[in-house]
Amino acid sequence: MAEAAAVTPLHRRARHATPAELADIVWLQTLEPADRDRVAEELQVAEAHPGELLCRIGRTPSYWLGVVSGLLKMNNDSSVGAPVTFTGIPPGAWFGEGTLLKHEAYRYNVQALRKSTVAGLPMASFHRLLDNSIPFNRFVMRQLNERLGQFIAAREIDRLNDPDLRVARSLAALFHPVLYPGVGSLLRITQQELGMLVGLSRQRVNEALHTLQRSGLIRIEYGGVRVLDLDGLQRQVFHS
DNA sequence: GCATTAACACGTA
DNA sequence: TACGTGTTAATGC
Repeated sequence: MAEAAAVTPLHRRARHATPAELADIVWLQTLEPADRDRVAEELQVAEAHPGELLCRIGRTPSYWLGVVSGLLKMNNDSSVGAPVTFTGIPPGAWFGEGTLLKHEAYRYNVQALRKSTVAGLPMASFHRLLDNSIPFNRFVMRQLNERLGQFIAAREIDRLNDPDLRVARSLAALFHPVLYPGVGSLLRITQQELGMLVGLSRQRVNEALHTLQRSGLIRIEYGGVRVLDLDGLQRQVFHS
């Protein structure tokens, strides 16, 4: 199962982005037309199969990565200690800029939880935009800022022992409209996958979801969760 | 007590 | 058919 292949799906079977895919990349729309056209040509897209790694601890990055569709997770597993999932990475997310900026090796793994479509902006293009595009810099700065809040919230989640609250906080994080604009109001995630992210059994996640549904914050759908009251969900999260 | 695993029926893609 | 959901029973800390 763990093949020794050192390349990601983007390295081995990349294609150009379709117009529909380009339209869903929010930061692309903020660029000046000349930059936008050039970057649209440079962007690479590939399908990642369940379990495939997009980032591997110790390897150096060659792309800034985005989720077009599907679901990824960031974890620490590979080496020693208990497997710890840091976060789920839903559609619309762009990540890995910290590692690119520092010219370091990855300190985490990212792998597909299910069949996913991922996009990659080559490292040279990423740095060229940083050097020349103010709109791009604004986007990256805002993203870094929003994600700082996410990581602080994630630390709180770890300290919580109330399973219902843990699920609520994880959902609130995944429905973040700035970091994950591709999610919208329907997050496609199974209760099994949510359990893996939160660290609970599927049965307990099911119970927590029904509690949240009874309070009118979400609606459980087949293979996903719809948020009905994002403000309420976030309030519930800050309540404790 | 509370969460987990195992097992099952049932519905959906 | 394969997968996701809802539920119950037995087990463990």
